[in-house]
Amino acid sequence: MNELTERQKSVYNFITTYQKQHGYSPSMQDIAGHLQVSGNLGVIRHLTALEKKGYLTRTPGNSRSIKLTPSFSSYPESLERMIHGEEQFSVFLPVVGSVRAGIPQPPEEDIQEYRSIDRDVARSGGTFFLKVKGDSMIEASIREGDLALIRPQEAAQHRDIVVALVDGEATLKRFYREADHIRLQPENAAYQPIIIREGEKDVTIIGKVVSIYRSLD
Amino acid sequence: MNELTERQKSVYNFITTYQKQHGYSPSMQDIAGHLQVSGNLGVIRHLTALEKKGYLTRTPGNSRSIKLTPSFSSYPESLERMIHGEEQFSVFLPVVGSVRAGIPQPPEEDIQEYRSIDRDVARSGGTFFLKVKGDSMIEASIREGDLALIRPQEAAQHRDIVVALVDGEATLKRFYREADHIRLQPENAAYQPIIIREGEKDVTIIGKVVSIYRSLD
DNA sequence: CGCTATAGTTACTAAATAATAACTATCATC
DNA sequence: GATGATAGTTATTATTTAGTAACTATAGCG
Repeated sequence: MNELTERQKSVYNFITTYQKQHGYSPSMQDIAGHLQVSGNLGVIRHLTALEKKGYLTRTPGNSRSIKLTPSFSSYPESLERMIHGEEQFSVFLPVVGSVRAGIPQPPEEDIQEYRSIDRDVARSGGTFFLKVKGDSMIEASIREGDLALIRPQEAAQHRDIVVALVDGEATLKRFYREADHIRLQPENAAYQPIIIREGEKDVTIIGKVVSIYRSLD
Repeated sequence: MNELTERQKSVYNFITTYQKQHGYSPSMQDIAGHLQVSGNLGVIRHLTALEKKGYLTRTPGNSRSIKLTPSFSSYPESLERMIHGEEQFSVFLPVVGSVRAGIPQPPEEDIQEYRSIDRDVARSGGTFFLKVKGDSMIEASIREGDLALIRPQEAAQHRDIVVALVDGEATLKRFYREADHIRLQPENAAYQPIIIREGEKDVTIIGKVVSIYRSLD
């Protein structure tokens, strides 16, 4: 029902681009010029369609009054644009509940909420939040309930804190590259490290922990 | 040089408010209506003045093309508006380096950087970030270098983590209200608690820690 | 084939909007 | 008292802009 036609997509994309470049919305003539159509009736109908489908709102009679609906910044399309784009202050990222192999393409149903962060934290694509479960990293001052900002990457640097998929469950571990293996070390003396030798275990590195966010009270 | 007159301030304020409410800029007539002046020449001159002083930019001939300069969101005036206002996604808060008695009015020189946060974290006024020094709260998983989001308040609830001014220095402590005194307990066995009896010590509660933000790598 | 949705054209109009001209008033400063 | 900056008025105008009317074209579908 909310699917967009190709033409509607390019209208939508042009509006986001124009808003980023100018700081305000395009007029219908601006859009018509970009679409290379003459007259603005076509544009009006596209906008009406986009409005009906919930992608934007307008104020009748007011010029340049297009307002994009923020909740329609759905993963991954619009989000990619926001992360890679010239977003001025902050971007929206999904908070995924349970991490699966599908990363970095979390299914929309898994998105529990959204958080905004400083733009420069999310330079590269696909970044997302993960809600921390368990106390495996308690000695690194990361606790249950914290939000970990994850940058998806398969490799990691020595001593990075990473998200690893162990037995189908996402856990945080510190990454150590050693002689002939990789060691994923929990920062909790009560837990055992995981040793991975070449193509041996069912363990996948999903990404690196870039920052930690905790809400008190 | 960049000081604003009273009238210019109210123009500026109206534009920010209008943008927040509508998602796009007001027309000159909108502004004139708000100022209760007839004709829009006055408005044009105010906008020209604001533009010359660097507070906004416009595109000649384009309607509703006012674009506020983001860097002019200086503490405390514009910031207060942002915090109290209907900011949709996130607000900008100063990160203060050393906390002094002047809170919640940190002098601008102390602002080291800015961070954006989720809007609903900053409902009440004056909120700011404090860069954590020392390890007095290490057992509460708060470490040196973390950013603590502080909501200024003189009172605190039992077991809140608060910022206290002890000997002119800001430190984090957990707040305990007990029989005939208040106890400020570090979450580090190596440190001693501070006991405060009625108007006895030179200790001030500055605010409550609302959230913690940590950047890795 | 007829029906519907999408997409486009030309021509037009009314309202919204930005901008200018000519003039007055107040206040601080030299 | 003159000068300049700020602030305001009424009147007018040209352009921008949103929206409408009437018509054509294509593609998918039953």
